[in-house]
Amino acid sequence: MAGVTSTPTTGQEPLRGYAKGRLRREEILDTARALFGEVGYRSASLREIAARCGISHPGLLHHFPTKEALLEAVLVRRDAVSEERFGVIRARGTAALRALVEIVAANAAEPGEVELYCVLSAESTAPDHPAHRYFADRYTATRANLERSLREAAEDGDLRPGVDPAVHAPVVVAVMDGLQVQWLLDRDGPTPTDMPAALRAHLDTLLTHPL
Amino acid sequence: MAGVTSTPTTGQEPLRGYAKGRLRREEILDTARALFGEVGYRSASLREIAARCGISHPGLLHHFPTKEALLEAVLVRRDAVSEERFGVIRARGTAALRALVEIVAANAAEPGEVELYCVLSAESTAPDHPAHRYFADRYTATRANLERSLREAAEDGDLRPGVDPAVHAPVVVAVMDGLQVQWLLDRDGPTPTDMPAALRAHLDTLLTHPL
DNA sequence: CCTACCGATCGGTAGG
DNA sequence: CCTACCGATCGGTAGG
Repeated sequence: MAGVTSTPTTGQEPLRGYAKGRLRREEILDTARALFGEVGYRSASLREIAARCGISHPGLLHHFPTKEALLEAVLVRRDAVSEERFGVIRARGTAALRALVEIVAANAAEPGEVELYCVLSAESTAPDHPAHRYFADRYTATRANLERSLREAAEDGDLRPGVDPAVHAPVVVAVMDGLQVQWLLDRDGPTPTDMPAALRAHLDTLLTHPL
Repeated sequence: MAGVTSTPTTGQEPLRGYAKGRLRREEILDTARALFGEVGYRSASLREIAARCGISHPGLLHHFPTKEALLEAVLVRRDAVSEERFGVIRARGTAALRALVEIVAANAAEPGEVELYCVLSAESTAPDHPAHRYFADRYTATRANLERSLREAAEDGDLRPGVDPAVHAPVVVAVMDGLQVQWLLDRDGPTPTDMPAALRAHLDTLLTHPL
């Protein structure tokens, strides 16, 4: 009879072969991202991640051969998701800056993303950290993107005179990073840091007219 | 005869009693601060700190009963040193902002201080971290100080119209924090982040005339 | 300050 | 995917 098999089901037919493996990998990546964000890469244990997924830690190592491989997969997927979500926006000048504020507003709704980035970037300042290169390269790229947006704003006459894109691009990046630390520390308090509002106020000081 | 005792000396007479203990404590605090800055509190081991001091780890625990007590002592001393070095400056308005730029310039010469602050503040965003309260309180106080300086600048007519001290105080704090991350990541590269220059440029965008 | 030890936990492997 | 295990390391204690 249909539904009667030699192995019990839990309301859903078990996924076969690759599909099941892919789902499990996704579950592990989600869980690893969360724990890396909570306690950092070094202090996170494979056993804890595995337990949260309901498997043993050698079971986890079947999907990702080493802890470093797991970290790399988390970072790669982070980039893939960001690219998919925001890469479409190829806005120019102040429009790109407006998009930036929206990204920050979206991040405030997803603390896991902010925790991961904030905790790992600080941890990875150690030269021998496995994510050191990743973050060093990423900051270089982010600064370059922002410098371009500021230059375009200057061309459009939207930048206040005396504002040097090369000098202020790192400052804008710093504002975003620094606000995240403050928000993570006081987000459960009475007056959490308003990240998008603060970033917008900062950008407005660079522009000839408000965003 | 003078100099001939039952215990050998190493060119210096061994310190007696409290003096020796105080020196050892200072050495442990210096070493702990360095390792906490390198790998964070959680990943730093008492054995590694003790080894760098040339003692066993139970020897270290004789001076600081637990790992948390060691962390607290490191943070307390950090505050004491900061207070001693900069607490004297009770400058007003733009003079306080100028002092801030000088503090950042001094920090760039002492990477250990920056590492400790940067790594521990990110690690302590976890609600159950032993330094969580410390950093949450410290950010609140820093923001309040900066807001006051900005308000004074406004009273003196040095603040650009439309710049709200309550909004921009957290932004200035964010700039200092964020620049530290970037500097720690690229300080050994070809073009390290110029923290004091960037901070000064940022402050100048808030003021009616350059610092 | 030491040696010696405790139970717990770590990343990774063996073998199935 | 599992159990069982490896050597290494953790914070802290016992006892001196």
